[in-house]
Amino acid sequence: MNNPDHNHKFSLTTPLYYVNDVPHIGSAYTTIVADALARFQRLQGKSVLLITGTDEHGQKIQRTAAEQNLVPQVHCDRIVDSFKSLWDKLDIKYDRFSRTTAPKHQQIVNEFFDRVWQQDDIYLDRQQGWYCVSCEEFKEERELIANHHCAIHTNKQAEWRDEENYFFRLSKYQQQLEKLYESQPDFIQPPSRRNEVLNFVQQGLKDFSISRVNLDWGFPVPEDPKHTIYVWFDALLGYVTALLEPDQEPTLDHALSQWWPINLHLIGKDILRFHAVYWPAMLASAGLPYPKRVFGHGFLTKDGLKMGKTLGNTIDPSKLVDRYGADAVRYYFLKEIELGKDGDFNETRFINVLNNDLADVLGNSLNRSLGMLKKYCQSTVPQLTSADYSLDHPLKSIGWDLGDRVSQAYENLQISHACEAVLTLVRAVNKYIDDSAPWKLFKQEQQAEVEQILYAVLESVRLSAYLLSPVIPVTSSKIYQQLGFDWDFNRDQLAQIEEFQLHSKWGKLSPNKTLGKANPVFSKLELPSED
RNA sequence: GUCAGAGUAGCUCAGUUGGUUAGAGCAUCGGACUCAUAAGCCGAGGGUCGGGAGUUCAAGUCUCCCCUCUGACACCA
Repeated sequence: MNNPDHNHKFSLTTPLYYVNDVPHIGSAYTTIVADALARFQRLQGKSVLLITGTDEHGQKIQRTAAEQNLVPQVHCDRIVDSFKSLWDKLDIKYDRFSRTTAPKHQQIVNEFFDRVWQQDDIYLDRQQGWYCVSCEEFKEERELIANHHCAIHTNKQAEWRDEENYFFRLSKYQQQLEKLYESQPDFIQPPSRRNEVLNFVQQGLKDFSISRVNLDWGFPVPEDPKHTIYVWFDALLGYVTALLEPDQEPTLDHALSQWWPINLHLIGKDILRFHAVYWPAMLASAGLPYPKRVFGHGFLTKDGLKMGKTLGNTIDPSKLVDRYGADAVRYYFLKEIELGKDGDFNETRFINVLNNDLADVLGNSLNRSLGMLKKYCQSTVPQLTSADYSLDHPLKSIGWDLGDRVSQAYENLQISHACEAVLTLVRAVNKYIDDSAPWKLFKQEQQAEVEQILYAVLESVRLSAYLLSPVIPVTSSKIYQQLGFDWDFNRDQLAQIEEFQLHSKWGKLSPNKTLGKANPVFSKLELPSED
């Protein structure tokens, strides 16, 4: 907590995705958001740990593997490969990929389980009820629809179970949790989600079972190996295991020494309760500090409809990247969808937004400016600095505090606002060029004025590319390179604080540098004709 | 059923403590220009701000009722 390094470190997680199937668009969405946030923190010179990974235990996995005549681990390995390959395609730069089947994870789980056990927070009790394997949850009779089918997995029938399970004394932590929500008001975000949790907790917490019998695929309960630790209990601890250095001996102390507590758990709204209620209670029992915040984002729809296999309207994230590229997919989800709200994917809108924002507005502003620099200044950046412009200059007036405003937006997880703020500058660039018409001034031999305009324009494009680099690293890199910087936002991510302070301010563009030929940085997309 | 959030131009959304002709981006149409990825710039059309009633000099903005959507919780079967 009082670690002096604290402000220089930032740890965040995506969920550990369930390996029931290849990654779907929702997992891609969360991970893209997490990556952009991580990139922004790195840009500021902070040490960042971005954790993602997979949750691989449970009956559902065991059965899915069996259906394909695979042993569970082989099935998991295959799915894990598909996750990793998608993250690569999307330019996701994760620091840890935490798998719950990793041997070191079992040691962490055992140690943690033992701590909770020592607290007398685990007890054996009989549990009867309907169990949805797809949810890996016991359901109340009333939660089920006709014929005991699960309300979420409507094609799956819940199974009657009557078994002895170990229970976690969640009820004991009711007050502590309420105190947590009160003393850390932004622990759960956005506020609407927070209210839901508050509502739920106020009604009284019930203990929940954390073990299953008749299940092999998982870790045995240390004190009673006939039982297998419940998949969620195991999965959440994957965040802790992820904190271990690669060669470190897997103990809780080691895991928690550097990066705990996690600054941000980024999750979908469907798993809010596990992260906002069960997880902090488990941590409290083990005597560990709480994470700083849990953010539950919204869901994606397609053309206004819920996506689902039954409707057959799912989006394959892998195909989407193959067709349009990582920057395009990233930009759409980060800019066009307000984090926290549900958002819609519509392919025509997707094309329109990208072609306008990235090709016509951002890309073309660079292209036309470099064209003029070549014709009017022999491609040499004019000998000017920020000091040569007054604060009411059309571009400097927007650019001078843009870095601060955009930083604030990223900090608040308002990536969409950050993009919008940058776009305002780029749109102003295009307007400024037309208003000042350098081509006329050049014909009138007003060279100084032309240079004054071009420097301001190029610098504004530079600043925009820099501030958008967490969102569109490929495009930003191309812009930076054409502006004479030897920099690749995908490769070089170890920034210094001083660098950020320079590059995030208007006026960093180095004068006198001779720039190369302009090349479109973002090619226009086309709707697929017919498949 | 209870609670929370939402319903503003074709689409995605902004709209401060109620106050001049309700805004932006995209899409559509028209115009002038040429440095540019036929991009950009200028302009136009397009909204009874979910519906109704009320408070007020004045309501997208406050109150009440209703409708629709989303979510959480509960109940019934």
